[in-house]
Amino acid sequence: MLTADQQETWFAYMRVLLRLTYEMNRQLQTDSGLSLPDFDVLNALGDSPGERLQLTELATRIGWERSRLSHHLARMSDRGLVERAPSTTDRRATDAVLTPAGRAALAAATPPHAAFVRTMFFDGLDPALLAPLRTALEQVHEQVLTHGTLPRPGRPQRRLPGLGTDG
Amino acid sequence: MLTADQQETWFAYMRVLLRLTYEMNRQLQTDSGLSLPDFDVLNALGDSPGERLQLTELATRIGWERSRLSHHLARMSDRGLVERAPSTTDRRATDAVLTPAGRAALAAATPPHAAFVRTMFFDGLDPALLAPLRTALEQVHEQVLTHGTLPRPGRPQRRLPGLGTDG
DNA sequence: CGAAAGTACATGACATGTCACCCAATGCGG
DNA sequence: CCGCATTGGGTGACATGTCATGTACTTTCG
Repeated sequence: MLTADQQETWFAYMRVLLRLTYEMNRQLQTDSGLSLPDFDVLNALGDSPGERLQLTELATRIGWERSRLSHHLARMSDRGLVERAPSTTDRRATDAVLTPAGRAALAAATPPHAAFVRTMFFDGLDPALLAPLRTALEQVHEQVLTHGTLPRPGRPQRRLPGLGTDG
Repeated sequence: MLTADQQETWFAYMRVLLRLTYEMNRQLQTDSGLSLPDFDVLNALGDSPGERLQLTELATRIGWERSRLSHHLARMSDRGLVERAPSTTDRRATDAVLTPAGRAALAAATPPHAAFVRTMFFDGLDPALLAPLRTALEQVHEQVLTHGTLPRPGRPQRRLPGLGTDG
């Protein structure tokens, strides 16, 4: 099903994934008192206009089930990192919003995390491989978006018949 | 801390990681009734001589805490996928061993999973990028092994003073 | 041999994630 | 406006993961 080269590449990906995820968790927990999931949420919000996102959009972006997000936001909200606010556009919907404390936690966590990423990821990487790596990852990302079960983030995905370029 | 190029590459990695992990979970669960953690364990055992590994070695290989592995093996053992057997070399130690049912589950799960990997990962990837991608991942893996907190898998790590090439 | 320190796992309490199911708002048909 | 399918979230029971701690075995050193 896979060529030998593909298999080796896949195994390399899995090895990196398993180890690096473990180490990231540890680094964030130790340096900043945040779990990796916490950080994923804070980052997604911090990168968004107004530091707020509707729950479904946020969940899609970070690849979570909505119920998981719901539970997790409840816990983060207890810790004062985020707030829930009713959406202004859809009265069913809820937005997650960064609180000042959340913004501060994100700002404090980012530098040590960036240092970690440099040490663990980029310092061992031949600079000539940076561009191909990035392109490869972007191609894979596009592939996952196209063939995956989650909706594509960032646009409403209205499914208007006859519209769009995907047909 | 990171160059713009590094940042984009890192974000691409995280996006792929989040989405792909989600989709892998789904695929395995749906097609084979296994969770991704189940599959990680089965794979590691299947790749090992005698389809058995000492717990600490197994945990290190897949980037888990030992207690997590202990709990998880208890559950997998209840389902008949693995067995615990006392190690032959160290009476403190326990080996995890694949049962026939575990071997069968692994064998059954592998083809659909390989198909999934091809579809989600390799089919969208420019073949010219395969080799650089693999090399890049291997370099990162090496980096994580060198600078991470987990011991390097595959050798006992005896820490004999004056031995070894690590300086 | 025997005490002390280190290593390999197990376990129980608790944190987190998943699944099935709930209700409220929307939107579309009459 | 009403009825009903759809969508956005929340919730409780249960599966899974983490942390602190306990017990058994091994090693070291006298």
